[in-house]
This record gives sequence, structure tokens and C-alpha cells, in this order.
Amino acid sequence: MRARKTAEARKTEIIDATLRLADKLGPERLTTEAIAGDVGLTQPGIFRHFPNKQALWEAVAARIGAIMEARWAKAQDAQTSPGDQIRALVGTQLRLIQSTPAIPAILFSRELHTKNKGLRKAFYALLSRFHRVIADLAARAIDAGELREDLDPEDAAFLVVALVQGLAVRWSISGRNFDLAEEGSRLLELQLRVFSPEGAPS
Amino acid sequence: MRARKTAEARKTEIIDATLRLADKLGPERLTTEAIAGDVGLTQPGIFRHFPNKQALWEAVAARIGAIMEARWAKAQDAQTSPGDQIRALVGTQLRLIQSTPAIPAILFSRELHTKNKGLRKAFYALLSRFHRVIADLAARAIDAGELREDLDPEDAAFLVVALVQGLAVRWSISGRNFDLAEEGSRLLELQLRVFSPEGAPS
DNA sequence: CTAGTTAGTTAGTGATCACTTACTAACTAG
DNA sequence: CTAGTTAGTAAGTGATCACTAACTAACTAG
Repeated sequence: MRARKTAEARKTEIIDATLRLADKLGPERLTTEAIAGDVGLTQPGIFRHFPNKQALWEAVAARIGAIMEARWAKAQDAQTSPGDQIRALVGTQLRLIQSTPAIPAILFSRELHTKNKGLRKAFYALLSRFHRVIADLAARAIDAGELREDLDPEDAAFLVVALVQGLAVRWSISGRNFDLAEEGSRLLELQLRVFSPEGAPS
Repeated sequence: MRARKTAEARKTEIIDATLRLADKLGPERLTTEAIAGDVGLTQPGIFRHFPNKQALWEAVAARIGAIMEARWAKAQDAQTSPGDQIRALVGTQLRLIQSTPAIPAILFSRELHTKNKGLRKAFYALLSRFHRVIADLAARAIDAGELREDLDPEDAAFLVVALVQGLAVRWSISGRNFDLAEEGSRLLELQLRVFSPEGAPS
């Protein structure tokens, strides 16, 4: 019985370990044994803090949601133009994925979603929130003359969101052989340029 | 011993069943028992045709690759403008995903890729081929004056590929609550419109 | 100081799964 | 007709896993 800690602290440690290992092993192959080993507990110790594995995944999803919302809020805080806020949001999101690659792994895990319907819905809500924020910024950018008037802000936002997720897919499958945030900002510049009213000659 | 068939035919049946079930259960949770049941064999019967499960996954990947290449070739066959060929390619790809939703499930499965490195590389090669085809068409479209001159065809293609994959992600997570091909063609029109030399007023 | 609570342990259990062994019956070449 | 080949089966094995039961020792309120 080494190093007894508060339940709160352990829960945090377990969730962190889960996020770390979900990427290495894949969410479905991640065992409670592996998590416990990483945290420094015996395997049944996990079940002191979560009634079952599904509850652990729900806690992980909640954590991811909280992290994302916090970062989005921060990216919008700046008193910058709507376009720059979109840049900040996309950059923030890509850096988060890069530093926590378990996020796409969990997001895309079909087995996690078939087993646990609530998880899929939670992630869809998050994705919708991201789209919402971008679409609102796009609308403001159009009003401000930063983006062309004939643009539907909802659809423009869908393209930006697809850019982020499509890029995350390519990054994953490529074996992460490029810098996600860098490539993303280059492509976002291109997208914003062709969205701009006077986009013709660079 | 019901209905003995040729090894060739059985292999095909097994691969088809795997593709069908990989979507329902998730690639990692898909068992040889479930596949055998679907095909109408006993579970060890699978191993008459594939030395191990990994070999089955490799055969599935090869099948997906063959299907995609065939459809891409067909979409390019048409004697239409480069822009229309891009439309046809994207439409083809989205309809394929819609009719075989196991494809993204397998494509995105982290556990499949960690267990079997060759699988990830095979899919990355496929993805790169798709990008290559689109980028070449984009270059021709630029030459033909269909797309603006200041466009880098490689990057333009990255945006189109991201559109397809990002949309597939949204479609999966949403619980498939929209028509993938329809939504895709609407967004592709928008993307091509802002890529066009005279995109300003619709 | 003491009694209750709780974070941890050790030892196990039942389920599930990929894969094996040994046998059988259907097809096929000569 | 016969002998070899091959698609199939029944029965089982060892590994892995989530989860449980029963116990223990550290913390904490009174």
C-alpha cells in the first residue's frame, strides 16, 4: 500500500493516464491493467474510483469537453478581428490535438461509440459547438467586410471544421509525419484568402 | 457440413461479411465467431481461408483499395472538364463511404493500425493517391482557366481531400443524420466557387 | 485515543477470443 | 472405382479482461 492519495487526485491521475495510453494502445485495447500500472495502482484499484470502465470513458469525455471549451473561450477572449479569432480557434484546436492525440483516437473509435451511445452524442455536441462558434465568427467577419458577402457563414464554417478534422485524419494516418498546427495554419490562410472579398491576386 | 464452396468464393464471402460487420461492431470488437456466423461457417472455418486474423484484415484493406482505385478510374474516364472530374471523384468517394461505412471505421481504427503497421501504410498510400489525382486535376483546371491562377494545386487538393474526410467524420459522429453525398456536393460547389477566377457574385 | 470511513491490497472468477488438433465428408484427377 | 486433396466440423486450450470478495492499513472526526 504505497502512497495513498485522495479520491479526487486519483481520479484525475487515472483520467490522465487513460488519455495518455488511449493513444498508444488504441481506446478499445486499453486495459484497466495498463492504466493501473501507469498510475501506480493495482488493477482493481481503478474500480475504487470508477464503478466500471464505461464510467471511466464518460469521465474522459467530460474532461476532453471541459478542456476544449476552456481553450475556445480563451481564443475568443482576444480583442482581435473575427478572422483572427478563427485563426486562433483553429490553431488552438490543432495544438490540442497535437499534444493530446488520444482525442481523435477516442473521437473516431467506432467500438467506443457502439458500446456507449452517450459518448458519441457528447462528442457530436462538442463538434456542433465548435461549428457554432466558427459560424458566428464567420457571420461577423462578413459584416465587417473581412469575408465576401455571398458567403453562407454556416457552410463556410463547415469547410473550416472539415479542414481541421480532415487534417487530423491525414495526420493520424500519415504516422504524424508533419506538423499539424503549421500545416493547418497554412491551409487555413488559403481558405480564408479565397473567402475574402478581394482574394484574386496575392 | 452444409454447402461446401470453393476457397475463392468463401474468401470473398468472408471479406464481405467482415466489411459488413466491422461497421456494426467496430473493427476491434469484431470476432471471428461473428464473421463465421454471418457467412454460415463454424468459427474455426475462417482459419481454413486465412492463416490468422491479421491476414484477414490485410485482405480487407486490399479489397477496399481495389474498389477505390476502380471507382476513381471510372470517375476520371468521362471526357468532361477537370472541375467536373473533381466533382465526380468526390461524389464517387462519398457514395462509397455511404454504402460501405466500415471504410471510415477501419480507416480510423487506432487499434488496427497499432497492431498492424502495414495496414496504416496501405491506407496512407491510398489517401495519397486520392490527393494526387485531385491535385493533378486541379492543375489542369487552373491551366484551363476554371480555377484561379494564384492557387497552389497541391494545397487546393488538400482542402478538397479534407472536405471529404472531415465530412465523413462529422457524418459518423452525427449518427449519420444527413445525406453524405448531398451535403458533400453542396460544400464542394462552395469550395470550387471560391476557387474560381470570377467567384465574387453568385 | 478510538471508531468509522475509505484507498488500497491479494486472490480469484466467469466470459470471451484467437487459434489448434484431430477427425470427416465432399470433390476431383487418373 | 479409387486415392489424394481440401472445405468443413467438434472439441478444446491458453491468454486476456472486466469485475468481485474479502481483507488491511491509512486517514480523520469526535
